[in-house]
Amino acid sequence: MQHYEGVEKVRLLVVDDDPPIADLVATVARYEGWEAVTAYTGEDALRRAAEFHPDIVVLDLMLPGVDGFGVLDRLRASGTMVPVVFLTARDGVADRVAGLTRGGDDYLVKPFAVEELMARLRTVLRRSAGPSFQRSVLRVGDLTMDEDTREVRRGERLLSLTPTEYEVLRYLMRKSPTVLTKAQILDHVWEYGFGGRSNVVELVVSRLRRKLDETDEGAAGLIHTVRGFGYVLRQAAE
Amino acid sequence: MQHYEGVEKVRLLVVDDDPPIADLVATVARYEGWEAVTAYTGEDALRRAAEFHPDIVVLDLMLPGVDGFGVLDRLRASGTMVPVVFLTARDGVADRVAGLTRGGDDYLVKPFAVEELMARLRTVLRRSAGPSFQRSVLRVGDLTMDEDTREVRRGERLLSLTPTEYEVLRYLMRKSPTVLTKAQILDHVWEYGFGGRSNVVELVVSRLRRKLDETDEGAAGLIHTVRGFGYVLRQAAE
DNA sequence: GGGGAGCTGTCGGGAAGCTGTCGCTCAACT
DNA sequence: AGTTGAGCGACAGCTTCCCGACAGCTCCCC
Repeated sequence: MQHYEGVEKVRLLVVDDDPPIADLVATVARYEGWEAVTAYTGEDALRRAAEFHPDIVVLDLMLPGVDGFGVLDRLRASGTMVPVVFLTARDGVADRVAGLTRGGDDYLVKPFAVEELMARLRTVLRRSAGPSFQRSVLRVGDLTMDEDTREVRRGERLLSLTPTEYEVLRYLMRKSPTVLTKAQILDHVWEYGFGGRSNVVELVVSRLRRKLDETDEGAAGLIHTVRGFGYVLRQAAE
Repeated sequence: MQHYEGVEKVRLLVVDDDPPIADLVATVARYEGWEAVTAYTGEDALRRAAEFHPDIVVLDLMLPGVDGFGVLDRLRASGTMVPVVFLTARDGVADRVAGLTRGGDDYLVKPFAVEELMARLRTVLRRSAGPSFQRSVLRVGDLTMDEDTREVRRGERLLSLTPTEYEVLRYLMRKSPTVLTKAQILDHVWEYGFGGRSNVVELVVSRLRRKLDETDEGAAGLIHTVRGFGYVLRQAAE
């Protein structure tokens, strides 16, 4: 892999002793077109890293046998500089992790939201790709989102979004002009295991719409409802 | 199998403890030209997966003995990356599944409509075929349907279809220029077990015709009636 | 460590849109 | 001309969507 948007597939190694979680991450990554391999133990992780040569690693810290730090040490000892994104339970070893997140690495607290994990992975890859990396800016019509500064603009007007609104909008923008079901949005933007099968998505969309269309009176709504199916973000028409 | 539209047949394993359901799915798949094998228990599923090497698996979660998750874990433990689409009863383990498997949106609630299941399977296959997958657009004459954006156009004109109309039209387009009976349409588009012994299909077709032919006065009707048999979607003539 | 501000999700009412039933009319084939 | 299948208007019940109001929570500042 040279450029993660390029021809080559990103190669991801997921290490987590909870198979459903590892599989979840791998599945999502493949959905993005990446190549993903899982390992459920520290030993296995080292073995697979050696033969698979991943471009990036997702590493749970709580592993039976050799723990996450051990895996990291041995990876580094073998000379690889592959960037690592850590997973850790809330109130776990968060402090120690924080110290490790220099040099392109990052970490995430469980349970995480799939979209957030993928966003972090993309950022880390972009950074590690070299100094030549450019900003990641999403654009749909006159709506822009700078993923580095988290600035979102409708034309010139700067919007102030809450974290949830930001995530939902990012997902809509990233997938535009594909129609997404509420279930897809829920599953990608909210933490896995989120119980609320309620109308949260509707609500956030409703709030987003209000912010997006604030001034521009009857003007172009950007988020369209596809009744009985879901939502799309796209310019005009219909 | 390399490309699911290619020469090789797709190999499908269906796992459901309710034989009629499993057979239903297998039959439809074979009708599509796929190779399909069924299993009614978790143990059987693992055995068959090992020897059959499916390209995709449909897996009911409520199995006697080893349940769906168990099957998945063991499949993964044996190193296979085969994509899985889950089936689950409504309000059953739906939440857990949603959280853990829907990274790629691969589950369906029973009772489902056969066409919807097949559509998901195609999507998953298309996706897992690599990052180079392109949009899936159906075309018959000047009628086009984009399955990602759900945009349906007659020439330039954008149609606005309800979910049922959309499904019926998709089925007609996919099978065009084959003649389909009302029973076939009913069986594919409506959930299995649908009671309505009525003229729903006629009605939906009627509504579809009106939308398809809206402006183009006496122009080419696309949906033709084959009296005493069923309907076909095709360009003009006859 | 107390108070405040903003964020998130729940509840529920009301509006809009979708779906299937009924039954009459119309068209096609014999 | 009779018979049978298809078309379709009208309607009622149901589902889906939207959004105001509110309460719990977290995080920050003093």
